[in-house]
Amino acid sequence: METRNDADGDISKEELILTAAMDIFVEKGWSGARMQEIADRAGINKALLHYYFRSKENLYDRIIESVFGTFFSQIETALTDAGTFEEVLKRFIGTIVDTISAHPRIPQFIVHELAQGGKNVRYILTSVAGRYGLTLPQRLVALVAEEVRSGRIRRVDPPQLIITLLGACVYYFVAEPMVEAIVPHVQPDSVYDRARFLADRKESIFDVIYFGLKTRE
Amino acid sequence: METRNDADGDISKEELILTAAMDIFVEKGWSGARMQEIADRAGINKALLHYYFRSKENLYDRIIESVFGTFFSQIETALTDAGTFEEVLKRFIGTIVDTISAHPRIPQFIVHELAQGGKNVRYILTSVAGRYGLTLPQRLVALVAEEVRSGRIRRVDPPQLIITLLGACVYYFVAEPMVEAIVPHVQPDSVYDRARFLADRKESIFDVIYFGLKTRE
DNA sequence: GTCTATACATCGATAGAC
DNA sequence: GTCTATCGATGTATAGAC
Repeated sequence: METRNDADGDISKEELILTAAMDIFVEKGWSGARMQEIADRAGINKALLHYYFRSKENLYDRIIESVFGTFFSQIETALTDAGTFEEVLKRFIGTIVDTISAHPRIPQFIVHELAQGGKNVRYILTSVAGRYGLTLPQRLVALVAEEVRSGRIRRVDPPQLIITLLGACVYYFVAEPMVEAIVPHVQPDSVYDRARFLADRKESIFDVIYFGLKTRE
Repeated sequence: METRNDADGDISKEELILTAAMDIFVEKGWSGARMQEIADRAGINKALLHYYFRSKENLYDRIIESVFGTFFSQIETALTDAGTFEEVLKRFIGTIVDTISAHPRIPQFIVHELAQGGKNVRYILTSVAGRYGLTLPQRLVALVAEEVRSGRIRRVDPPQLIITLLGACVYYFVAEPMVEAIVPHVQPDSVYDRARFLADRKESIFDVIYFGLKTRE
């Protein structure tokens, strides 16, 4: 079977390897990942793995690039700052929650790999983040600042607000395995329950951040 | 030099190893940690390391127990639910932010190790969490529920609120290396700046959660 | 391109002298 | 208790047949 990168029915072996490698690397990290396991999952053997990508390091770099890319671009493209501030806020929460909940292990993976200073990880991230990434948080900070200035929302520190907001959206999904371990949970298994929980989560975040806890007098 | 576990001037070699091992394990995780590196940092050699703790697994278990223990107990003991709701909320935010900022890698470490299903990690965690741990979040949920019932705060879903609150407190410190990598930051290097930032962070979290964004009409 | 067999490196662990 | 030297297992990478 020959390599086919062009778009047609079945997937090329390269694609197969890449998805397998992505799963393993994201789950186990650089040092925990085993070439054998990647080969197994891709349904080939180690030798062929090295035939396609010369080394583990090589393969890893491709994965890093891809993971960072899809992750940030997914968030970036789903977001616009059109509409009222309430709408933008709701859309932002929705996008972040959905993206993270679809790839709950990615943030943790990124942080872990960065902590190890892993060679070019840092370089790749900055490069990728430059392509998509960091324009949006900056736009959001500006947007919040504008809302504060016009008096449509209370006087808050925009960067601090964005941090709080991101934390509220991201944290739960990252910490899920921990919560799950401590309180062997009524994990929402059915698709319906999961969707319900996500909807509740989004609504609750917006509600608290926008209206706060204090009763209006 | 003999082993001295009793409390006096210099630290026993066992202590030395344990702190070295803690640093390495927390930074690199189980599979990334190298016995050689631990020995180096402790200022001894591999053989002696194996003399004190028979195997890597053995040493790791000790570390897990210790890390989980100090982490949870530190939070638990610093927290009481005395005073008004506002006071409890402020104290909670303060304790979480301080503890996490003092050990920013611990949450990430716990989550990472759990994700790998690492043998007895899950077991140790539940055991430790039982000793200190999970009583507080439960008490907090109950407290919030009571405040809602009495109408002193708005009608919010207590568990969802606690998740949001925790995320707002924890997330930033976990994600710091990522933020740092993307925006080579004006990292607050001086102790003063750091303290200032922590104070701002706490105040901002309380402010947003308690009062929200919407202007009072 | 795909396989089996094997070389080569790393790392955890032990033997044995002091 | 502490060291040097070395074993054995595991994991990455390559050689070579098909």
